[in-house]
Amino acid sequence: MTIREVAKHAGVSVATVSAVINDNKYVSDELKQKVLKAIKELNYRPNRWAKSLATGKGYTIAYIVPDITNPIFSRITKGIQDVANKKNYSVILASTNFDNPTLCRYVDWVLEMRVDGVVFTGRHGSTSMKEIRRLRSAHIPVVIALAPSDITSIDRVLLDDRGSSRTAVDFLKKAKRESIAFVGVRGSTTSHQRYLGYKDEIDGWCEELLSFGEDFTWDDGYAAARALLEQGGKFDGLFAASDIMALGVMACLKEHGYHVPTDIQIMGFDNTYAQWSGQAFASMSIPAFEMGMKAATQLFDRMDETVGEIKNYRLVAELAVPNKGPYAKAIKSLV
Amino acid sequence: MTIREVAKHAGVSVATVSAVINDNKYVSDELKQKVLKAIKELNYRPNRWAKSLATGKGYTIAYIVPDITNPIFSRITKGIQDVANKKNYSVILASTNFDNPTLCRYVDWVLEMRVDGVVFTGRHGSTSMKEIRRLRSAHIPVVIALAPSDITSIDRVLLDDRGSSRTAVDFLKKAKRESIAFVGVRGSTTSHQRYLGYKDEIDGWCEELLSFGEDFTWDDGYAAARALLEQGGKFDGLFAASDIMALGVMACLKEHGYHVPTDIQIMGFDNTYAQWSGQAFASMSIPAFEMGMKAATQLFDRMDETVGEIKNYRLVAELAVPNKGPYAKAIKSLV
DNA sequence: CTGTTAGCGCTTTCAT
DNA sequence: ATGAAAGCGCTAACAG
Repeated sequence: MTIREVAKHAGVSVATVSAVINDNKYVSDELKQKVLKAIKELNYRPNRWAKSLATGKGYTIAYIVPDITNPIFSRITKGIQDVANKKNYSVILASTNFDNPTLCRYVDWVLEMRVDGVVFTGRHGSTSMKEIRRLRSAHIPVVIALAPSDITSIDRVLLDDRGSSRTAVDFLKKAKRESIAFVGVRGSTTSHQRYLGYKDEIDGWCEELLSFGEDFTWDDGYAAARALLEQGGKFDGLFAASDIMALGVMACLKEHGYHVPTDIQIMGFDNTYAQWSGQAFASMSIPAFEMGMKAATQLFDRMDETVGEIKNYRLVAELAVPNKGPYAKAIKSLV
Repeated sequence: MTIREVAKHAGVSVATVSAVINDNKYVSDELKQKVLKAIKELNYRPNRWAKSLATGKGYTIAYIVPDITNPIFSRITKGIQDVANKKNYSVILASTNFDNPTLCRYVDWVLEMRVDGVVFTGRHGSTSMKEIRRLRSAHIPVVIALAPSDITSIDRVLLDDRGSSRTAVDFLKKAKRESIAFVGVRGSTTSHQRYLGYKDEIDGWCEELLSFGEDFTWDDGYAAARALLEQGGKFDGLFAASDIMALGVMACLKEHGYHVPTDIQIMGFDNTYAQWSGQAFASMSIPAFEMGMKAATQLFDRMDETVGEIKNYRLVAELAVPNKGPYAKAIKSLV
């Protein structure tokens, strides 16, 4: 079914049909109706490929993401999807598995797809930088969502990890916790920002009490908490750099006879699991969906006008206090 | 950068360049080298749109999914992505939010995109049916992943909910639970299958003890458990139709002074949250990633040959016993 | 206002 | 073994 057949069927020219479809030229009502009728009757749908080839626009953006399975990333994806589809754009997904060679392959592929723009989320580091540059040197607009943040010449939508962490620790302070520990991940930029927020906030309140794992995992949280306990640290509050670590921390503390949150109150970060953890701790909710929307919106702006100043949005995470289950009351009464 | 420029640069014809790129015609080594060199030098990438227009193939499949944010669905997505990309296909996402009008709009859109095939996950019901048919009447191969299962004329990759549920209940029986309750969702096909498995398995072991909620939510799990308690049901084992409900159940039981898993042992289904729930209950792990791979593989088979018998794969969920945290030992020692 | 027509970049016969 | 040329379906001058 081509535009030519529609034209013939309607007894008009292809140009007229095209004009009706795209609504970008004046067409008399009479002809317009004829065309519309023909389109209905023939069940005609314009061919995107031909259109793209002719216009040079693909109506497609890509989201390069480390792992679609991660709840935060999948929410970002959803945000991107929503705004893209509203503009009649498709979004294609490229899930890199945090693997650099895979990332490179995907960038090649995205380049070949001739997408109109890409939203990028990835590891900090030289490979990410390089690949982003490769995209841009092909004149493809890029906006970074969430990370990496160490590249300043590109539009970004970031999370204010440091500020958000202050909110988290402040919550613990308001709950009258006198000694607050921090559990994070060694060598992670994100964890470091969250540590800085912790440090900012406990300044003048209590001593630093730190423990680090190698990764954002349950096991590492568990181990970090045990290390804290074994080195005889005294604390009645603890801020973990992620919910999953907080879960490990909590398990360890309980195992050692502490009651959470009465004896030791925990604060997570992510709010991916806090709400389902038996409601034993509060967390910071990352506005991932909003970040996706913002990133896509900015990408479309950039696609419209290549020039213009670099935009940097920095969203804050929101305090998420459990409101269900047996522990909710306990936590709330502590505040 | 077009194929013509490459041809000129290499001093050959466009046909030769095309042949080299697609490796589908004999080209002398000498010319081949020249062409390859020209491609490198000009940093040439073939244009997908033109290629698609000329060949009639888009090298794209779509995944129509209710909610990319759901862990099960995002894993299916990943499975699909993996196999599609291995074949050099892109996958575009259409997230319907379980909303029928949205679904219709996306089907229109997918039709217009002229994708080569679609994997479909959705609600049971007439709208899903209708939209799937619409896709097929446009000669687009479709394979259903996970649901709906009430349409038999299409390739499907399903979960054996009933059989898997038997495994779940069997686990409880092996743990010497004498009276096992079931918590499910009223009106859900999936929940009903899981109930059937429960029923199969407790037959001759104990009485049916049932409680239903309106949806797969924490609150409904909580409420269902309370109903069970209030109606004076005695049980030392409980099978919930989903992990999220199991979490609600657990909160309720604990609140009422029961110890989980000692007093009452819970079994979930999904394994999305069981592992992070303080490890208090076991669950059935849905092979979502595998389902995605299988669905995509089947889709490609179907794309290759339109005819052939309808395939129906039915995967089983695997028992997932927590192996971390304080409760793990407790559960395991009970088995 | 409407129609004709020349591309968009690639594939693919069909000659040579 | 290689090349010329005719489309694929659409858009956008341009002509009428």
